[in-house]
Amino acid sequence: MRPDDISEVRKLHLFEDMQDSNFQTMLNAAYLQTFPAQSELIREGDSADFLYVVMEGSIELFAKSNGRETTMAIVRPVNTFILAAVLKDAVYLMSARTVERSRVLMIPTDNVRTAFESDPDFARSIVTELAGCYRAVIKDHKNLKLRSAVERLANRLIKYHAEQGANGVVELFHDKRTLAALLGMTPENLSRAFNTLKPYGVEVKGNCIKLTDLAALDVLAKPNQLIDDRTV
Amino acid sequence: MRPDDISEVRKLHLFEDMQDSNFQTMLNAAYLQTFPAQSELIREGDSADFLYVVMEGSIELFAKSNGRETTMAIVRPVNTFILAAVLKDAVYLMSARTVERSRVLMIPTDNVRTAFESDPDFARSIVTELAGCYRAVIKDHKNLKLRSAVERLANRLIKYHAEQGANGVVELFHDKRTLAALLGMTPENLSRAFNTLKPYGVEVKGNCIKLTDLAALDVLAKPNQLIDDRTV
DNA sequence: CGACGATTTGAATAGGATCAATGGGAGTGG
DNA sequence: CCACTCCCATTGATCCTATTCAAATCGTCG
Repeated sequence: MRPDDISEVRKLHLFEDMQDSNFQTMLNAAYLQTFPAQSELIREGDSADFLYVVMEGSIELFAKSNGRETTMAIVRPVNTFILAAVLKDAVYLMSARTVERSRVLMIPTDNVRTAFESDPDFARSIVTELAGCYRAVIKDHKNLKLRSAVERLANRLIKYHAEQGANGVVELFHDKRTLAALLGMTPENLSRAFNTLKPYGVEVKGNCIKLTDLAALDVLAKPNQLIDDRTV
Repeated sequence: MRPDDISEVRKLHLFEDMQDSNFQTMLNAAYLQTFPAQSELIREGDSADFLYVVMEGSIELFAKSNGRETTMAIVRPVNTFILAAVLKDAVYLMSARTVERSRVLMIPTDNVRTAFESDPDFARSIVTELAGCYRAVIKDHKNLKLRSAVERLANRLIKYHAEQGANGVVELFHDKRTLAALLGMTPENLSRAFNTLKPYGVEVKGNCIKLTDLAALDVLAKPNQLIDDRTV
């Protein structure tokens, strides 16, 4: 890894409390690699060889069973994925592929575990990160079980809108079919859900969406801190 | 807490690697309490004051939003719940109530966090536990998104059957309405799903279920290690 | 321009939810 | 011990949401 890359990685929350020597040791055998769009990085069922950190781009976590496939999450910078598998030294429960060209840090499982053992500050960071991931999935699960498809879409739009500066425009950074899978519906149904939201000020043009009546959308979506707020 | 109780708690995976002094300190202000059925222990949105450990009985974790309610999980001995909220010092994302009369260990959040800081072995146990919880929710999420209601029921029966000794009989330790919510369906639909499974050797009598054709049930359910196997 | 993939639209279907009514224990009180 | 009650579970009928299959449209890229 280049010195520039190393200092960039160093700044991540997960690593910033770590002691220098431990950090150096851990990154010793790590890769920082750029993958083109649609590269498969890991496959569910494989044993966890690396912890992954998304530096740039976006990664789709997905899973299959019995011929069906669904998107579990989209991971954006700067976040880790499949941390739990690494810590338990188990197989991955999800596959991962790049959505777009992405830069990814790969840290060998053994190095992460060793660093965890020898660096209490890192251990605390790991736990915070892992607990955050856990709570994110719980929220996803609540979202899926407690809301209809249209409500899920509305809330997702509101969330993206807030994340992207709340200026009335939302840009989707993945195709609609991926968004559909992420929200637990078919592409056709997503298209119809967008139509349903039209009277609530949702104007779709390609992957750019204008929200012209946030108040109305809010009434429909009924956002809930304990589902939608990622900082909680 | 009584000495008997303390030694019982001591044997739990989560605590067995802990140093004695740390264990004593942590349990200093802990309660071991028995609750009657249908007692609400925690409410989503409240701040995490205690880590809970189910010693006997069973606990339902549930969540509400916008007038709807769903069961997130049933926690059985010996397992913890809402560990992530405790570690992040955040609010609970789920509510909890006893399904039946239950004995529950309650450890104040501060004590858990202090013990985590001062005892590396405990820290490792915590991480293993938390990672296990995370993976359990991921599996639930895959289960919900990748399977139909009937398939979810079939797989749940197979899982319970294996857990309960695989002798052809399964006993449900909660009402069917709770099972329905757990599987993400209505009670009516659960009832119909049981009927659908009748040709596959599923005979329901109250909360006792006979499985007379496991091979056929397996073909329908297509169990998947990466969803159904809790040890993976 | 043409081709391909992604999205949208339409029609039919299936899966699940809702509403309403009935059956069936478990527990209570006479 | 029996009748009553209450709650849970089941069944039936209907409605609604979402999926499926098919076709048309849009956009992008060569």
